[in-house]
Amino acid sequence: MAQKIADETDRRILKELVADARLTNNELAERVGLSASPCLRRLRRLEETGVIRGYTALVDPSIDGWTMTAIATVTLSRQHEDEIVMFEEAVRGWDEVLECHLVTGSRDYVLKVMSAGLEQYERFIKEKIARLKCVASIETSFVMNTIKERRV
Amino acid sequence: MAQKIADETDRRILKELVADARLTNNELAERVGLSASPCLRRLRRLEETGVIRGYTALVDPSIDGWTMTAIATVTLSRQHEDEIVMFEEAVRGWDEVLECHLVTGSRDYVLKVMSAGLEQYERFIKEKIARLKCVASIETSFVMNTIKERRV
DNA sequence: CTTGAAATTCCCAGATA
DNA sequence: TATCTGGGAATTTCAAG
Repeated sequence: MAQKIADETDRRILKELVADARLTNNELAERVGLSASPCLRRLRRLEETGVIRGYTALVDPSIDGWTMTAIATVTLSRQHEDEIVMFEEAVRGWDEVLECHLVTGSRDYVLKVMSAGLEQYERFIKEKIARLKCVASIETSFVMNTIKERRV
Repeated sequence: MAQKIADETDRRILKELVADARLTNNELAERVGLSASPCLRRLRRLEETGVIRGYTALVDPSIDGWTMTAIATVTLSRQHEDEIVMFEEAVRGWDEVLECHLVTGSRDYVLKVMSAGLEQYERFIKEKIARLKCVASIETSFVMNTIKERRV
């Protein structure tokens, strides 16, 4: 594997860019205590080695009317290879699903789902998730309030 | 409330910036079919009205050695106002906690937690979460695989 | 450090209500 | 006409060899 270890300066670069990805290189250099060109060289290296995977804008989801968030846990009826593949493929294609993790414990998957409201959520469950034969049970918790939501 | 409704052009701006937040304004303008100055004006308006909440770099978490992800659900012993406030304040201050949501159902909070391994996770539970008097029970599922993880 | 590119501001033109 | 949105030019700042 390529060398990915970041020194203290790299870490400061990462910290600044996590806080504001649209910083100019000059501004970034000043904040981390470098001049512009070594700062840019470090930044490119962080991008090329995959330490920085990309940059994204954080958009208020409510402007699309997606105001309701839910956490759904799913168990599959049997854990055959092909059923798992089918479930995961389906999940990747659904816009409502923000996150999906395979987990240890009594349930198989934890999903974070966004929708426009209760009715749309119900439709998502009935017409998408429950329609998959491999799904044995679904349990939903609705998010009343988000206390924290961080990037890495 | 200020006008937040985004028209088709605004939506294209958002889409491009979600895909790559470090696009230059000129590049952005070209992609959405505007010239630079109205594009920048729209961008600033989206920022000022809170449609765009910020920009962030996506950093590979493994460079910090934070390779293990867990979903923890927590119930509080009693739901008194001050206990809730105390719990939420504590959670906000812990670096291990990436997300924390107050949810409906049998459990009170769902947390996404990152740590360097089992030992560090155990320490997090014992020395931080379980030390809060208001916490009645904790249940952990470890993430074996992440099928999907999207931005809004 | 220099050269070319980008951001940002200001002003004007056309559409719309 | 008053308002909203796009375009272009000039100035300052930035990127990159």
